[in-house]
Formats: sequence, C-alpha cells, structure tokens
Amino acid sequence: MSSYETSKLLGQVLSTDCPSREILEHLTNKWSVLVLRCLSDGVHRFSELKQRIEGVSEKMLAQTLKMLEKDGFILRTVYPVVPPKVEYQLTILGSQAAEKMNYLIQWIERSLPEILDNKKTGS
Amino acid sequence: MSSYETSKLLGQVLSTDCPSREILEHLTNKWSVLVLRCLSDGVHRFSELKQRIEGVSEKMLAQTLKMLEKDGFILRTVYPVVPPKVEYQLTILGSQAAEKMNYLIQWIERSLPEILDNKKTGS
DNA sequence: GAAAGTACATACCAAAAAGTAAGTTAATTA
DNA sequence: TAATTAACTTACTTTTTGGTATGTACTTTC
Repeated sequence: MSSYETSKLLGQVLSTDCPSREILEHLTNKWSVLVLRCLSDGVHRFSELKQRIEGVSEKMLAQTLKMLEKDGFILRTVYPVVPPKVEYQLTILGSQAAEKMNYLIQWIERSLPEILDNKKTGS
Repeated sequence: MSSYETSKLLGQVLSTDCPSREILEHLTNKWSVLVLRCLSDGVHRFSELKQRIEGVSEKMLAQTLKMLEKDGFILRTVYPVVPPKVEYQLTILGSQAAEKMNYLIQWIERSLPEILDNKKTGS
C-alpha cells in the first residue's frame, strides 16, 4: 500500500507481490505470445497450433495452453469423439490481451529493417 | 519464402528463422519488459533501475541492459567520474517498443480485478 | 591509509525450463 | 486383429537461467 503511494505513476508491475506481475509474465511468456497471436485469427485445434507455431514441442504447447486457460484467456472445447478433437479459442479477456500484444508484434514486423539497421554488430 | 506465401496474414514471428521472433523474445523477456516500463518515465541510472524493479539482481539487470543496448533500444551514457555514473535511456526505437508494451501493462493493471475473477482456482 | 561509493564482471552452484522419446486412450478402419 | 489417429501425459536428460557472493577500478572523504 505504501509503495503504491510513492510511485503511482510507475504502476504495480514493478512490485514483486502484485498479481499483475505474474499475469504479465504469463502473457509475455515465449510461447504464450505466439499462441495468442495464432488464436487471434480464430479457433484452432491443438495440432493446428503445433503446426503453425514453428518450433514448439507438444509438451510446451500443452503446458502453455493449460496455463492460459487457467488464467481465463483461453477457452478449451472438447468434442467427445475418437480420435479426440479439442478446439481452442480466446475468451473476451484473452482477445483483449492478444490485441495489445499484436500491436507490439505488428510494430516489430513493420520496423524490422530499421531495427536490424540499428543493431550493433557483435564483436 | 514459400511459408510466407501460404500464411501472409500470420506474419513472420511464427517462423523460427525470422529475426522478428528473436526481437520479440528480447522485448518480451521477463526483465526487459520491466526495464522498458521503467525507462518510459525517463533517464535512469543503474542503481535507480535496480531499486525500482523489485526483485532484479545486478547480474540480470546488467545482462538485460546490455542486450537491449545491443538491439538498439537503449542508449547508455557513461560519465567519466568517480564513483562511476552511467545513465540509461530509451532510443527512438526503444520508446516505440515500450509504448506498445505499456498498452499491455496498462490493460493488465486496469483489468486486474476482472482477470483475477475469471481465474480458475487451482484444484 | 583505510573506507566508501558506483557500476559493473566473474565464478560457482542450484533450480528451473525445455527437449526427446515413448506411452495412453478408445473407437474406427483395413 | 492390428493399425491408425488426436491430444495429450510422463519419465528422463540436457540446457538454460538465475542467485549469491566476491572481485575490480579509482577517486574522494574520514
């Protein structure tokens, strides 16, 4: 409480004990970012996500999806068929978060040439 | 090249070999996010950053700053005094990136009550 | 001449993350 | 009846990350 008073402009993510920091970490997680990006396009099955997100392992994908579902950013729909069919989509909160992340991603993709130009060469 | 053709709308971050993915990872890195957030307020010294970013170790802070400097997002200014004085600030590119990240952070902070409400209880 | 102050670098070790490969389930199909 | 398929799960190993603690540099202050 007192730390918030002295640095209101800084927000709460800078404090370890604020839950917003954990949420931020979950959303900016390496694979979460790409899952959110992918699901911005609409509903996807597990295997589709695995295909589209190059380099992700089944283990990591399952783990990431489970985390995002727990956080309420993803909705998981299981169809009682064999072989199994499971669909993933963003919740309202999830699409709001994904929207913000996509601003960053789009900026990176558009600015990539300039970014690479300004990068220092590793000597 | 061919993979871009079939999924232009998805952008390039989903492909492992596109440099945008590495940039994205650097920017969404746990400590990078908080450093960018902090430097959005203006110029800061190493010790100030360490203080404001709760929980960061000197090692991690130095490492993160070095990476962001290499990427061209941060400008490092050394003053030839004793004891040493070093100032960090965002470059143009850095402040553009930070701006996007701040959209996400602000959304999280504002939506936190709703987010926590929608979180599933760990059983 | 010893201590303090700042911004690191470095080395060592513990912990966490992530990759790989194999196993599971259950109905449908060959 | 054996194979196939999708969505995982699990066990095991390797890699990466991160913490701690100490070292360094060089002036000014005590």
